Amino acid sequence: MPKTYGQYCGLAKALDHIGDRWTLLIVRELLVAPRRYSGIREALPGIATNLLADRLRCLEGDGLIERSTDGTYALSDAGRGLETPIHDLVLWGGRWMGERAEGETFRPQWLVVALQALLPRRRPGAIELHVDGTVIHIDRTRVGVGPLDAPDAVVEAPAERILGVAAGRAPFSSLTVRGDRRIAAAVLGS
Amino acid sequence: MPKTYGQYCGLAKALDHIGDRWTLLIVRELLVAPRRYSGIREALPGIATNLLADRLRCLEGDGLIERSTDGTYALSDAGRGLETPIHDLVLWGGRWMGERAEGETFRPQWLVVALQALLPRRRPGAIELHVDGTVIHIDRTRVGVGPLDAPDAVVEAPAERILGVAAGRAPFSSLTVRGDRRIAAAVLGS
DNA sequence: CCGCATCCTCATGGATACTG
DNA sequence: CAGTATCCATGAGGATGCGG
Repeated sequence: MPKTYGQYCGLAKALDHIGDRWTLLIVRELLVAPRRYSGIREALPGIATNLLADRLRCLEGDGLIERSTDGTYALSDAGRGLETPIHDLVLWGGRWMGERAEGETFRPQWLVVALQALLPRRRPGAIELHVDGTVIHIDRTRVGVGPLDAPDAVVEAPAERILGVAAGRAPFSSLTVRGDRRIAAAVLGS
Repeated sequence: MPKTYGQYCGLAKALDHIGDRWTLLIVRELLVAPRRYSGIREALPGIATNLLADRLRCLEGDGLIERSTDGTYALSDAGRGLETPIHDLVLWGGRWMGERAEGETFRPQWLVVALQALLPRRRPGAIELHVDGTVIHIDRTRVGVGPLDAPDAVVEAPAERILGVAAGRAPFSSLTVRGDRRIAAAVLGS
């Protein structure tokens, strides 16, 4: 809980609740799937354990996340309302997403969030992305971690290549594709 | 400049640049109009002068704002890209915008930002809002501070009443209207 | 192990005073 | 007016400990 700005303004109110360091990154993690303390911690290298505990407590106290009996944290409806602002910030932050820098950490679920922000909701086919040994699926309605039963195509590339193509900053031909290239291009290239 | 999260993720990159305390509120001020140091400071009660100077320096160094020769700060194109995320956060933060609390500060330009986020872009008429002695205009294409030449209606009410109506949480009848009530309702009530 | 709480150190933020 | 300098309070970051 930071010090409140004391302003009668929606932005200030929002920042009063999610403006603290790490908080929005925790929400990002839970946007992909419910997770436990250890799972969140693993995704946020450098966070102090007391900070993570404190942020989770604040988020729960504000009604933005809920903790089930088995210890997993999940977004509440109010918390899920942050999906739109987060997607917009992901896109805006894309201007600094060039080559992945040395030592910069990366988790496949971040690619899931970025693709959810980048791709249109209705997609003409289902493809699998293989990135750093992790499988991400994109089907007609959702993007998530894990394989598909019968993908139209399988795309293999590092995260920055996939993001570059999806953002229209790199040619589709820079990807390695098995299966239906047309569908893969339509899904990723629009 | 805060310590970077060191994550290859658009959200983390965004927060590396606008995640510091006060930073997004400074951008909010410049979203309404270019402003000078003293004007920004006046809108942010409680900010330390060194912090404001530091934030402005960082924002300028990141290319998000530009400072002209006369000392006014204005958003760059990159900085204006924050309009969408900020509008989203304004709307999301609206859940904590009930009655204005005692001692909570308020500036009319925040209402401008909130109405830009709340109202549809095409509006069926032009109205003036009078709130706390300040005049805000809403015409067919824009919302801003200042009067109109020939408003279809003039609405007088405290900020929370206007926000409540625009957000659909309060009845239009709670507003004081002079002039064309139908147009005022259509502009504010949709 | 997992889920924290505690302790310590140091960077950052906040308030005030002061200056080109 | 537009900041800088200073000092103190607070929060972040890292290591460790500890109960379930």
